[in-house]
Amino acid sequence: MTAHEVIRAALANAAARLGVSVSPSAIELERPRDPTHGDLATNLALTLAKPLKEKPRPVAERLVAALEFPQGVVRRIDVAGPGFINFLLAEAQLASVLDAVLGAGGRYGRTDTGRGAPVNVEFVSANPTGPLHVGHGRQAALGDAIAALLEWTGWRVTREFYYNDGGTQILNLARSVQARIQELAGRPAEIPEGGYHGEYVRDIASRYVAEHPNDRGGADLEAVRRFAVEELRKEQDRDLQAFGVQFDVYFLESSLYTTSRVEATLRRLVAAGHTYEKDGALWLKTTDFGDDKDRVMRKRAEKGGDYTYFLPDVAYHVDKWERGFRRAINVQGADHHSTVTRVRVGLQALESGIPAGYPEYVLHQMVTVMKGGTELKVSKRAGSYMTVRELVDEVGRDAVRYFFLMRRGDSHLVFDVDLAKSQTEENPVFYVQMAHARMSGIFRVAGRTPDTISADGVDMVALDEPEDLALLKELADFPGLVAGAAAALEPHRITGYLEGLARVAHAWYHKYRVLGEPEEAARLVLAAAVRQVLANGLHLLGIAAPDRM
RNA sequence: GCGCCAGUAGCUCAGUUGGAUAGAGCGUCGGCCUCCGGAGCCGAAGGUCGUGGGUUCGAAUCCCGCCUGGCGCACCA
Repeated sequence: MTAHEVIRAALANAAARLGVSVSPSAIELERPRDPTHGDLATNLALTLAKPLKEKPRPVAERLVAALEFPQGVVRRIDVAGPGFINFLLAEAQLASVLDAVLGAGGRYGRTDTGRGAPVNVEFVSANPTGPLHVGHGRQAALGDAIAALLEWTGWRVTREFYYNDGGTQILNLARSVQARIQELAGRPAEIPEGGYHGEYVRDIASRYVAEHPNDRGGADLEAVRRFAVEELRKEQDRDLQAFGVQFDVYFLESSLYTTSRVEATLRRLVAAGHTYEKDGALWLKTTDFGDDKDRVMRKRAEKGGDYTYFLPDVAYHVDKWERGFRRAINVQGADHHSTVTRVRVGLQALESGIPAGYPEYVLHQMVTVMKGGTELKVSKRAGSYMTVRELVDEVGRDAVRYFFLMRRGDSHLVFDVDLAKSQTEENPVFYVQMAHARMSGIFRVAGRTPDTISADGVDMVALDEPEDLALLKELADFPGLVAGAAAALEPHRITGYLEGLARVAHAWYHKYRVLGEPEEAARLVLAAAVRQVLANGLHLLGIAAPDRM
C-alpha cells in the first residue's frame, strides 16, 4: 500500500469511530501548496462538520485522536487552520515511491477504476468536404488524449470517427467537383450555390478525369460523388496519420440507411407517441423532454420524404447504445453545442431506458493562430495555416499536440506558432522534453541504461535534500493526477503537471551536476524514476520523450 | 430576444468541483552561480478574481441581476 492508501484507510476508520461512514476513496488527500503544512493534508473534518453538527476544528481533534497507523508511515500529525489535518510522512515512505515507479515502469500511473468496461470516444468526425482545419486538430488532440486517459484508468476504449457521406453538403461538393471537371473539358461552368471553391476541388477534378477517361465532363454525378468522398477521406487519413491519431471505427452515415436503422428509429419514435404532423412535415415533440422547440424529422409527412439530420443523429446514438456502449463521449467544437440537447432529447423520446445524460459531451472553443504577432486570417487561400497538415509541417507534431492540450477545452485557444517552434525554455513542450533529455543524459554520461536501474539495495536515506524531496513528492502525485484528469476528462491537467515536474527536475539536475555527483546510486535511482514519469506523461498525450534534443 | 462558453498579476493561463495568506510560467527589477552534461538558484514589485447583491463557519468557485467578448439559435450537417 502506498502512503496515500494507508492514510485514507486510517481516516475512514477514524470517521467510523465518530459514527460517520465514508469510503476511503472519497476522502480528499492533497499535497498542500505550502510545504510547511506537511506532505499531505485532508479537509475531511471540514466536510464532516455539517453532518455531525459540530465546528470543524473539534471534529478534527477527535479524528486525530481516533487515528491509528502502522509503524513507520507518518512522522507527525497536526490540526491546522479551520480544521485541516496535516500529515508529515516518514522519510522512508517518501522514497518508497521510487520502487513503485521503477517496478511499474511504463505502466506507472495506471489504475483500474473502469474495470474493462467499454467506452466509445467519438471525435474529429469531419465531413469529407475538405482538408482538416485547425479546429479539427484541437479536437483530434483532445479526443485522443481523453481516450488515452480512459485507457490509463482501466476503460476499454473505442476511438470512433463518424462521417456524413450523403446529404446536401456532399451533394454540393460533388457538383463543385463536377463543375471543375467540365472546365477541364473546356466548357465553362459555375461552382453552385453553397459549393466549395478551394484549390483541392480542382485537384480532385483532375484526378477524376485521369482515372475516368470514359466519363468526359463528369456526367455521372454519383460516380463523381463517390470519388470525391473517397479522395478527401484518404487525404484526411493522411493528416490524421501525420498527427499520430488512429481510429478503431469509421462510421458512415449512409450505413444507417442501408441497414434501415433510420426507419427503425422513426417507427419507434412514432410508437412511443411523441410525434405529430404539421405543415406537411413530421415532427417530434421534443419540448416534452426539455427542448426549447419541437424538431422536424421528415420534411414531408408521407413516406419517402427526406429526413433532416436530426433523425440519423439519434439513430446513430441508438446504434452506439446497442453496440454495448453504456458510456459514450463526444468531442465536438462548441459551435455544435446545440446538438447536445437535441440528441439527448431524441433518445429520451424513444423511452427505451437510455439515461438522460447519454451521451456525454466535451465541447471545445475556437482556435486562433498567431504568427509574427498577428492573427492569421481564417481563409482557405494558400498562405494561411488553416489545415492541420500545414501546422504540423511548420512546428512539428509534438508541439501541435501539446499546444492544443495545454488549455482547458472551454477556453479560447491562441496558438502561437513562433513560440511552438522556439527552442527555448519559454516553449513548454521544449522545456518538458528537455527535462526528459537531461535525465537521459545523466545515464549516457554514467555509461548506464536507465531501464536497468533498480532501487534494490540502494540506501535511499541519501535523498534528503529539499530538491530530492520535492521530486519524490511530485512523482507520488502522478497516479492521482491521472485519475483526476480522467474523471474530469481534462487532459490539460497533465500538461500542467509535466511543467511542474520538469521545473523541479531542471533545478535538481543543475544542483547535482554542479556538485558532480548525480551518479551517486540513490540519485541515479531518482533520475531514472523522474525520467520514467516524464515519459509516461508525454506518451499518454501522444508526444515523444526524446533522449537528446 | 433566447441558449451555451469565457472574463483571475503587464502577457499567457492554472485554481484538484466550497477550504489555509488567490498561484505558475513568461516579462520587469535586484542579487547569486561562472561554462559544467546547453537554459540553474534566491528575492522584489505587480490582484477590487468583470460588476452589484445573496447563500454560510468560509465564495474566484454555488444562486440571482447587470456589463463585455466569442459561439449558436434552419424542413443545412
